[in-house]
Amino acid sequence: MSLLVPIREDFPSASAPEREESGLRGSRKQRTRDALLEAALRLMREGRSFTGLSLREVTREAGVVPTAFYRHFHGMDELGLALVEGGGVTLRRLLREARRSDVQFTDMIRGSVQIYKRYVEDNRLQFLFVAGERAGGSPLIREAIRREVTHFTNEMAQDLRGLNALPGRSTATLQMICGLVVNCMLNAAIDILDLPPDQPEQEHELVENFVRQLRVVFLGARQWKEKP
Amino acid sequence: MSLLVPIREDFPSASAPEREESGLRGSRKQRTRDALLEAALRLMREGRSFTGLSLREVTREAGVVPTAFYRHFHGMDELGLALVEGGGVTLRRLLREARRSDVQFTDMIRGSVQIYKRYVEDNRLQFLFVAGERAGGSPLIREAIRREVTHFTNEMAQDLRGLNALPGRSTATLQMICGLVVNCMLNAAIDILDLPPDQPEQEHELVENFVRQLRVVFLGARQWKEKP
DNA sequence: TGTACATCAGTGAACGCGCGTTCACTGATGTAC
DNA sequence: TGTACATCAGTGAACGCGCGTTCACTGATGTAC
Repeated sequence: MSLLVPIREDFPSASAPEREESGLRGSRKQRTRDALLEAALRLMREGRSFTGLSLREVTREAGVVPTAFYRHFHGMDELGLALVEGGGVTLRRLLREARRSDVQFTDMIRGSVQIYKRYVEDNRLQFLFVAGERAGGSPLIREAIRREVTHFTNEMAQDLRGLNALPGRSTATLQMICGLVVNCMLNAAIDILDLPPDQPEQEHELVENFVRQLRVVFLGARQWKEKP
Repeated sequence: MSLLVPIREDFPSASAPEREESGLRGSRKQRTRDALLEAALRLMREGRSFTGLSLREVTREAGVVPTAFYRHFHGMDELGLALVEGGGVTLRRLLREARRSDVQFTDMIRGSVQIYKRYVEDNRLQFLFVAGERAGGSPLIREAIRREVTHFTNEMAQDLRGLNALPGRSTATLQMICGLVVNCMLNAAIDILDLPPDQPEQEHELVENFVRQLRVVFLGARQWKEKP
C-alpha cells in the first residue's frame, strides 16, 4: 500500500497527541493515529471487549502494518488510555449539549433521558468502550475511566447547582446524588446499546424504566435533609 | 503428576454439572471441574479479565494438562457460563443470609450495607467476575449475567414486599426500585474490591457514600406515587 | 530558487512463543458374569 | 468373591497459527544553505 493512502477512515479527533504537530508529515501521522483509535473502537462493535483485541488486529483494521503501531503508542494499554481520554471528552460534550438544550423544567427528566439516549446512540462506540471497560478492563484503564467518570459527575453536580434544581444542598450532597445518576446513566447505556434493533416496545419500556428510576432518585434528593 | 492427586484446591461446589455423577470416578471428575472453575477465578485476582484468560493458563493453574479441559467444557465460553451460574448462586445466597439476619429496622440500610460489604469481601472472586463481565464480557456471558441479575432483583423485590417496607407499591414498582438498588450494589462492589488495603478512611467514606445513596433511593421510593 | 542532507512515518521479513485443538495412549475405576 | 472386559478422566506429543516485538529499509517531507 502506498504511503499516499495509508488511511482508511477518519477519527473525530478526540484524543490529540501530547504535542500537536503541523505540516504534511504531522497531519498524516495524526490521521494514522486517529485511524488506529477508530479501528480499535470499530472492532468492539460486535461485542468484543478491548482487552481481547490484539495489536495486529487493530493495525490490520486501520490498514497499516503492525510495526507502524509503535510510531504512535508503546502498546495497547497506551492506546486504551487515549480512548479513555476520548471517552471523557465525549462525556463532557454531553453536558455541554444538555446545557444548551431547552428541555422544559416540568418534564426535565424525560427530556434529558431522550437527549441522553440519542447521544448514546450517536456515540455508540465510545459508550461501548467506556461502559465495557469501566469494570472489565485492565487496572490501568479502569483507573483512568474512574477518573473521567468522577470528573463528569462533579461537573454535573455544578450544573445541577447552576439550575438551582436542589436548593440548599451541599456540594458533597450534589456529588453523591450525581454519582447515583451517573451510575444509572452508564447502566442504561449498556442496556440501550444491547437493545435488539426494531423492538420499539422493549426500547420504550427501557426508557420508561430509566425515567422512573431517575424520578425516584430526584424525589429522594428533594427529601434529603443535610446534616446540621 | 499422579492421577491420584490431580487437584490443587477445592471449589465451593457452586456450579454442578448437568447430571450429578457418583462413585470415585464421578467425584474425582467433579473435583477437577471445580478446580478449573476456581483456577479461572483465581487468575482474575490481579485485575485480569475473564476474556483475557487462555484455556492453557486455566489448566496450568488448575494443575491439569490442557487437553483435560475438554472433558469438562467445550471451551472457555462454557466455563464462563458455569461461573455465571456460580455467581447467581452466590447472589441468591446473599439474600438468604440477609433474610436470616436481624438488622434493626431503624438503621436497616446501614446494617444491610455492612452485611453486603462483608459478603462481597468474602466472595471476592465471584463478585470480581460478575461485576467485571457484566458489561465487559462476551455477549453470551453478558446475557447470562443479565439474566442472573434480573432474577436477583426480582427476588429482592419479593423480599421487600415481605418486609412491608414500601406498602402499597406494585410489583413492577418494587422491581424498578430494586433495579436501582442492585445497580448501586454492583457498582459499590467494584469500588470495594478496588480499595487499596489498609486505607480505613477511604473505606469508611466509600461505605458512607453507599449508605447515603441508598437512603436517597428509599426516600424517593417512599415518596413515589403509583399511577392511578 | 535550487541543492544536499536529515528526519521519520510507514514497510516487510524474521524471530521465538503461547495458543487452541487433534490424537493415540494409560491405567484406575466400574461392571458383568 | 474373583476374573475379564469396558469405560473414561487425565496424559503427552504434535500441529499449524497469530501473536508482540526486533530490525534494517524506503522514500516522502522538512530544513539549512
